Amino acid sequence: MNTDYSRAIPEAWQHMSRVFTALGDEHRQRILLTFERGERLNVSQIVAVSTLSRPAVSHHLKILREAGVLGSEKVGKEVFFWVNKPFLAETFDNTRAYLEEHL
Amino acid sequence: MNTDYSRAIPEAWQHMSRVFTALGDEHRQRILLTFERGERLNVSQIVAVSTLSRPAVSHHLKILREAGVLGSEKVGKEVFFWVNKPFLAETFDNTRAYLEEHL
DNA sequence: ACTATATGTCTAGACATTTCGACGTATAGA
DNA sequence: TCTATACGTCGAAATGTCTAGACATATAGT
Repeated sequence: MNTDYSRAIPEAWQHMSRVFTALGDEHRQRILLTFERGERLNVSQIVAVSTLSRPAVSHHLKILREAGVLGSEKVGKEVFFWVNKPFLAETFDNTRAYLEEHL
Repeated sequence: MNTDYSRAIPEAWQHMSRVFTALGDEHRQRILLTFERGERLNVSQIVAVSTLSRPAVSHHLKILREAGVLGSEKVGKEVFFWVNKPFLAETFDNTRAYLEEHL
């Protein structure tokens, strides 16, 4: 039984924590699943297929970006988003490895 | 761009959704990390190392159990919990595979 | 400089989650 | 049956999250 609550949570778990929070919402899951392989979408495109208002979509995109799930780049007037696949893959792999090793 | 919002979300994602929600909370992460390899803990033990009240811990344990993250069994007066490692491993693997295949 | 387009931010209200005390249930032992 | 222990549940209050309108910023074209 590990009673040391003050110890630093493993880095893989810190990443995973934000990913869990970011993807624990159905709207954000749908946004993620809107992307097809290697695709880049701007905000208007995502709003168009969403049932939410633009500010709400912007809010969710911010959470996904800050969690590292999505990357973004501004090109002219538009901001393009894409799935940060290497980050997601690494985070899942790290969590999987931590599970095997400690739990 | 996938615009089909009505289609069924893949089963691996449905599992993962609940796991994300369940583990997207710091208290629940700490509860999970309290367990050591193969360990079974009763509610009182978990409450003892938590900063939360028993009803609050009970609430979080219920969410973790319903998400499949923890298993539980009543033995006499006590209810023991343990980490459902095979389920977690499978869920992470499925999500990892979905990521590679579709995103 | 002016206008239109694309996006982000702020704020208030709506909504959902979390928390804990109080109460109820179940089991074991005297 | 009575008492003590271990849990779960209910309900109200506190807290947190989400949403959308209004406003602000930034870019491109005229």
